[in-house]
Amino acid sequence: MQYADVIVDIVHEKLDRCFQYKVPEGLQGKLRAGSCVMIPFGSGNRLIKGYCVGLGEECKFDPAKLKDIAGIVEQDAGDEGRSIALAAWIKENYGSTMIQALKTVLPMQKSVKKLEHRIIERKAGREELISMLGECQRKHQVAKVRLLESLLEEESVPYEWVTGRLNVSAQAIHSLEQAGALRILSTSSYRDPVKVKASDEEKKHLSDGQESIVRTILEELNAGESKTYLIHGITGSGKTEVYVRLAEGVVSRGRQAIVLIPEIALTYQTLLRFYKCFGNRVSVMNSTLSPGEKYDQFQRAKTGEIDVIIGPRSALFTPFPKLGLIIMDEEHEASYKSEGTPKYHARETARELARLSGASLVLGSATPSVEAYYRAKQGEYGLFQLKERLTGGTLPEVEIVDLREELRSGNRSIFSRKLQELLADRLSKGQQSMLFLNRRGYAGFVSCRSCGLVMKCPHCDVALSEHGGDRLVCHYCGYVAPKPSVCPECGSKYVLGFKAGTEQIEQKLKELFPGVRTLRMDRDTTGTKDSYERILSAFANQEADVLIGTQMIVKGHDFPNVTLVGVLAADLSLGVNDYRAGERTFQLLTQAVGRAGRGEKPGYAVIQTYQPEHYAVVAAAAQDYESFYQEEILYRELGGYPPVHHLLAVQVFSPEEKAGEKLATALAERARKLISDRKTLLLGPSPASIGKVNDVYRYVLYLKSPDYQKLIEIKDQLEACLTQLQNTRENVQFDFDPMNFL
DNA sequence: AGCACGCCGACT
DNA sequence: GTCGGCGTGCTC
Repeated sequence: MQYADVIVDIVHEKLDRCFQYKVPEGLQGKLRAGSCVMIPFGSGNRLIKGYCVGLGEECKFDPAKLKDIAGIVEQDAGDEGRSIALAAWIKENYGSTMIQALKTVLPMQKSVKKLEHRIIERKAGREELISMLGECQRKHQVAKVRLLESLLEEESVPYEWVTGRLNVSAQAIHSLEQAGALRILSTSSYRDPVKVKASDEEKKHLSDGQESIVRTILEELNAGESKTYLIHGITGSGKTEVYVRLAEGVVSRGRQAIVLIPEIALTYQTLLRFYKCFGNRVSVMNSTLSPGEKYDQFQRAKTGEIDVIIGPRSALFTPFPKLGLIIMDEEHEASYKSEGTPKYHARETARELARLSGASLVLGSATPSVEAYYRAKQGEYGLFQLKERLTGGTLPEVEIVDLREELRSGNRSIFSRKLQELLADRLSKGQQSMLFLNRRGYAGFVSCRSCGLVMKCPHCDVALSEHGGDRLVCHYCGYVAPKPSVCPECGSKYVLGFKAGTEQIEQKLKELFPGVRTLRMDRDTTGTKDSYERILSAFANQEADVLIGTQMIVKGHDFPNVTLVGVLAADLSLGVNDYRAGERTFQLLTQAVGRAGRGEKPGYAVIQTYQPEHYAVVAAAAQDYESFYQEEILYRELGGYPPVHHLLAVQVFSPEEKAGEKLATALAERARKLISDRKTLLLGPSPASIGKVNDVYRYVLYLKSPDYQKLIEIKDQLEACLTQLQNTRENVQFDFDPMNFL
């Protein structure tokens, strides 16, 4: 006997789990994970739609209560079928359950309730209602009374408010509807988050380079090819215009386009360009959109009301009927990899979606990811280069300052002499500067100078960082403790923080230049989304001379009056134990340097570093991607890292140290037996580099292989092994080509 | 979400 | 006693 796990296509949290059904003889072999089925459900055995998420031989439920699957719903290549296929692909390639994959791909699941904003409207006249109310009071029908009373006060009330606040059950509403007192309306009025009218502004003239990219891609798409392209274009080379034209070309042929942008970095200019071209046929999804609004957007896409959607990672799952183009701007951004489960990468997933839809995928970046560039070099992706800066402005002059040298000549300040000199100059001229602190992988930890004890979080295996001078905060779990005045270990008074945060820089800067106006931007000063915008616009309005910040200040936003960029401690991100360290450093430095000289005035950038000879630093200073790539790919080849080889991280989480270790070891044993070739390697298991977060112990093992398929096979085997072990308290996650080393 | 079941007040 | 609304809980 074969059994199937089915999730029910009903929108309610309570039903958001699997139900097991018997697979009747006639359907055996035809049913697969991802199939859409009709099933008898509930006590009336009413037939409803569901999705099969898995098949098995064992029966996990009282066999007497199991029902048969009524039938398979054939939905040949319909848009829902495509989403299901995509979910199945995600499940297979990233290691998650089918249910998690489906939830990712069909995002309307949870928000459906809010989407179909139902309201209850008064149907009968006032007098009629009052007489009904009297009758209900007489019959002591309290629920109906509550509803009728509120209907007398208001012409219409929201459905949820009635069932929620008024606590009136669905039947009560229904019987009143039958009696003719009210009617239920589903308002599907779409809320448009941004309102801009389409204007027929004259089209910008394309450069030869832009023109040929647009032409080539559209021609190949029309020829029926589903290809991937990488546009390597320096900042200001007009990539956005290319995107707009491509989308235009696709839409004019009756198909739709998805434009993916990194989580925060949607500049208003970019948005405006699309609005000017598509008017209300374009829709924008951002993280501030409510689930209801998000659903609205998907509905509009489904019914053909819009042609283009712009949004972060999740916009990829917009259910367009005839998708023709997927654009992925700033393709190298880490936010395209999902941190939750499944840990899918939007680039690869977009590739699969494009394949399923016969659409083109266009990746764009000023600093392409090594993965994408490698594929382009291999001939898998079409590669285009845009090397001209169309927007004017010149590339900044860059100087690398060797901090070791500074130290030798007696300068112990965090600002090199060159930087101090230039800062003074800019201040005197009334021009603005930006100071960028590369703090990735660096903890502003607090320790005892006498015995060396580091203050650690009691729940996580990380050092606490100092906040506001008197508190210690854990950045992983949010634990807060007062900063001890004496060392808990040896009683010494010298408990001090190694601070090199933005606060510290601001303070030193003010010592050096009294009266300097500064703005600070890091995770602490941008608690709300609002404050992020506020700080940037304050700086744009010249309310400060110097903007000090971390990663976040290097993205987007042009400040024409900025003529100096200082990068403090450029190599801090090189020290971390992660094969992507060089790539990240190069990208950050390139972006930071590119912030200077965006206006008329020429820009200057100073990169302070302890490793002035490092290729990532040198190449970034020269704004030379190609030479960076040559060095980097060599390193990846030697180390056997992605994109040359692939990595599978198997992460074990357990509330108990011993149990976690045991499971990790068992999985490693299993994996070792599965490795048949010489090229596949097993590393670990070992405790994760942050061995404990929130009192949950973490173990990790890595599998390395040039063959992605091989890793998928191992993952499948380990998954099977896990279901056998029936471990309850441990949690295992798979992460392919992880962005962060645990 | 929809449907049955069981509780409890009201009416014959 | 029985009728019927109303809340609770289950649905493979």
